[in-house]
Amino acid sequence: MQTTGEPPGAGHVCTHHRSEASCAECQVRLVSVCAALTGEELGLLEALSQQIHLDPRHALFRQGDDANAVYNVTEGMLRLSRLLPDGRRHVMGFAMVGDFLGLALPARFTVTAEALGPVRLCRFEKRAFAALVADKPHLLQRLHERAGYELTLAQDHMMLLGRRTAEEKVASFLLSLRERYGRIGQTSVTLELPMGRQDIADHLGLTIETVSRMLTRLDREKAILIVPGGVRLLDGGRLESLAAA
Amino acid sequence: MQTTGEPPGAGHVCTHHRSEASCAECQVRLVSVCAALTGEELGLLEALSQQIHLDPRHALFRQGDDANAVYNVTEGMLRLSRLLPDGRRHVMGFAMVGDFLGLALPARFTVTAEALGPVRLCRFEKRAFAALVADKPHLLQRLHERAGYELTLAQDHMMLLGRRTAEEKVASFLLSLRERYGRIGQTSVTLELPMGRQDIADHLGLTIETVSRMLTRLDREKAILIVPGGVRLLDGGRLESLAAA
DNA sequence: CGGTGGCTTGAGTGCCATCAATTCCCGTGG
DNA sequence: CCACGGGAATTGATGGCACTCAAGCCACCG
Repeated sequence: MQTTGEPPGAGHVCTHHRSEASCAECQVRLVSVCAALTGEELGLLEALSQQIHLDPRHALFRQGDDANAVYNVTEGMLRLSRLLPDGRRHVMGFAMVGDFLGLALPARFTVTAEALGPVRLCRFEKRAFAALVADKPHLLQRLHERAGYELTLAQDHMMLLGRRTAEEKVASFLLSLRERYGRIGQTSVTLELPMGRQDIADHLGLTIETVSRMLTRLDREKAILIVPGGVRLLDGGRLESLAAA
Repeated sequence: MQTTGEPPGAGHVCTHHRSEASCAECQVRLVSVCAALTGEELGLLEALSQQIHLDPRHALFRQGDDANAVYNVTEGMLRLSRLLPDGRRHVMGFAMVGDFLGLALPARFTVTAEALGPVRLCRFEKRAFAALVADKPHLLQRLHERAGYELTLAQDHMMLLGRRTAEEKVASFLLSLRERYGRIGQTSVTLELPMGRQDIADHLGLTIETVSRMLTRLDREKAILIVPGGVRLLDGGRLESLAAA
């Protein structure tokens, strides 16, 4: 029925007035750019924010769209991808709880962001947000720190794409996901993998078949256990040695 | 004699008092983070700056060093690389005139920066520079913009590493280099390639042999002409079609 | 003139992509 | 409750692109 991407049915972006009592009580604040803002700054930010949610498989924005808003993820996960003219795709990464979309306040989005499951976000109209940032160096500071972190993630990923074998890529991917879950307080040994195998493949520069084979191999070797919707990490040490740092 | 990297002889980092009359007369200012600063800001920045130069093959800093300074390149080119524990290397990029090293004001450098030829830089002691940045949002703004640009470069490069063939990689590399030279006013059809084949290979996730083969193939097809120290771009259109966007 | 380092070229191999079924999973309807 | 259908994931067979190993070329230099 559907050829690609677009979900069936009528569900699309829905906006609501905030359901959280306030930013001050937000579960996500401490792991996002909002952390360590003063009470005053937080109040100003809150005044600009609008809570929205996104149904699975729906795009929040697309590569090339002009960016008239920026977002903070408060629930769920999104896939960030870019397309080559000939259709080849690369998944730049996955935005998790606490991640900020539009860090650099770009004129146009350079990636497409699609919900992997139900997603909730704080939306900020860009013009107003940029004005607040210009007025509050402290907030700009936080954005810049975050951008620096993204830059090191990007470097790690370039190293992975350029110089690692398929098995190392998959092992590294699982470990980096565990690390990012850890950062937001999710420390279960069972990793949720809300993205599909094709998404992982396009993230790691592999084919879906190779991803599947490597996961199966890791499972056979008892480093992981494949479970519906994710994997259980059985032998973190072994994964780390396979990831080659 | 030397096993790797380290140059012979006694040449090392040398510091000088500024030889340029002032930042205001700096040739490089308009293409770097210093562009569009007010006269006052420029004066403050100048007071912190120290002009240094670096001999070919010498490291400015190494991956893991604590970053007690940041730099602006005013002449020459540096290779930015990271090492995997087992020795595999990835060249994250090449810093050219106008590029800023230490954008994110990190605690430790995440890459090693080595001079590919004679290099001149403006050095800023990090503590003082950070204090200036904290005081001058305008400067932070510029740094952040630049970081955003670096982030898009990183995304382009990830796409290249993950989803492109050897020939596309080499063609894209030449074009992106031309684009970057263009940004700093170097518009000659002859591209200087101060880095070696191994550096290009480690940048593109290929082997030196493959890089060499692809360059000679492009030469045979009359898309480029290999000349000592660089290449002459004969057929930009052809390169663009080979680069597949 | 031999030595050295960078680059190119050639032959063989291996890892991962490609092509092709098959199985698994899960929601749907009989 | 089970048959059915469709998408996702897995598994198998084959092949090609890029890697590996190795030799040769060339410019430069002591």
